[in-house]
Amino acid sequence: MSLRGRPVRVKFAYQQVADEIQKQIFDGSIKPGERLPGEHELAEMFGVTRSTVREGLRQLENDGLVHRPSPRRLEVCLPGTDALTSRASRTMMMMGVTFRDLWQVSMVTEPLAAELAAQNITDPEKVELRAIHARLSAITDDMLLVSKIDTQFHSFIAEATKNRVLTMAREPVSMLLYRGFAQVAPLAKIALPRQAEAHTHIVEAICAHDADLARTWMRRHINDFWKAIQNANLQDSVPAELPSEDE
Amino acid sequence: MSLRGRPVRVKFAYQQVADEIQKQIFDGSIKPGERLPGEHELAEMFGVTRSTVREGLRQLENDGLVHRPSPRRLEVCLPGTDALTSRASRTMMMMGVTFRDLWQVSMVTEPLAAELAAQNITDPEKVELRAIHARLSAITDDMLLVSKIDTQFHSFIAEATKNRVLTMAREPVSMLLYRGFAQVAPLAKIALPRQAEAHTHIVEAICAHDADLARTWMRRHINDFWKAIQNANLQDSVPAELPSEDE
DNA sequence: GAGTCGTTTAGTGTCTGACAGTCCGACATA
DNA sequence: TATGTCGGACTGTCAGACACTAAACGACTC
Repeated sequence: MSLRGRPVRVKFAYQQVADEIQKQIFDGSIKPGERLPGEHELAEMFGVTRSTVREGLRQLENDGLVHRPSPRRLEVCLPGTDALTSRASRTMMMMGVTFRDLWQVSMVTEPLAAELAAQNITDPEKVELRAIHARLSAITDDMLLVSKIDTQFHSFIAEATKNRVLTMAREPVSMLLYRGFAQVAPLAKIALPRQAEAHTHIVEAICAHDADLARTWMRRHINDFWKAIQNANLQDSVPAELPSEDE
Repeated sequence: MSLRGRPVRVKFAYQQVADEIQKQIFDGSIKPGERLPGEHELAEMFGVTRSTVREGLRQLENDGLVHRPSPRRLEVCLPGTDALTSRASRTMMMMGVTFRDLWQVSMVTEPLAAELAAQNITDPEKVELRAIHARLSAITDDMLLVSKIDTQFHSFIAEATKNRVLTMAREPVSMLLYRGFAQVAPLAKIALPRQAEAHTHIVEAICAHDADLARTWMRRHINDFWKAIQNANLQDSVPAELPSEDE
């Protein structure tokens, strides 16, 4: 016979506190933006010490369920994607993903993004998309800035799809590719006109709600990027940390 | 003139502790699997109190960089994807993603997975894939179990691609779709033979390293699933929490 | 020697209590 | 209305303590 033994998980006090608060956030007892009571009060409510509450809060903070604009303010907030993307890309980096891996995925997500964006973009978004494109076109020398705005360009298209799943799935990939772009950029100055052309076509196709065309051009665009990576012989290398993270 | 004021960010002690340990993990000073000194010792090393160290450790624990099999053992570990996927799917759920969103993404990720799996699957993996398929085929009544094994089936294919980016990107999506599957399953019993057929073709194509065929069948398979969702009129609804999370 | 069984002990989880620095909100002032 | 001042509340950090448990250790059997 087989004895089914589920691991008895001991519930530590700080865990219970975190779970309880989390539950109240999920079921709507506490609404996003609302302030939480002070640690002292929380401690009294849960019948534990402030230290215990603190450890629980720290966990919620890491989960992105509460936010501390200043040490004094502790407010509930729905978890954004920021924390997730940075963690995801960090994990990918540590797992040793290669540019090839990133490219293979981008090769399907980016065209999809373009396609869906063409279907769902709003008029105000069109204006902004064109603005980003214009800003990108204006740069001719600072390749690092080019890669930065380019990443922004793609992210904006993804957001225009209104598909959060796609947004979340591609964001970490995009972040890592950005680093790759920054690495190959100096070598790829020659490809700039070609990139600009692709971008123009993508923007126009999306704004014209031509999903097929948008997808096609995006596909081409990503492929170009891949060729640049290959020229730099980076296919199987791992994205590196960027030197600085200043604005 | 423009006065540039970057927000002064105070580095709290527990943050510094966490950062320092994290840095030592990243640069390889501490290797995965190794044990960390006790809290008391760490406190002495960093010149802070145990409480402070604790808060820092809690953060690393949440990040998945250290692991506590029991309260006594504190060991370094490379962050797995488990914590990320559960967090990601939770976030998606709270953002109110619909089955349509999930399907749109799966429609590109799953065929890609099949394609790459066909290229990269190893012989031992073929055996296991067939085993999962057989296990799935044997079930005829328990639709909930079907959806569970089906999820496993797809995840296994994704792992066979050896592309960690794809694995990580699709896992949360798969998790949420699983819930959807569990919801429509009772209604979709009729579609079971069709699903079995698709699975068979997918398995054979992958094992024969026929990437195109694998992609095609996977595409068809996902489309079938979408039709089931439509029949249940769930396209724009949000995946619900499953009743229980036993074994 | 390998495996089993107590015993010891180090280390965690939690608590009490405290203090300095700081931020918030309100009040007063112009 | 906008600015200066002030008290109070609250956080981050500290020191020290205690119960309880799991890991390490040694004793004991085969």
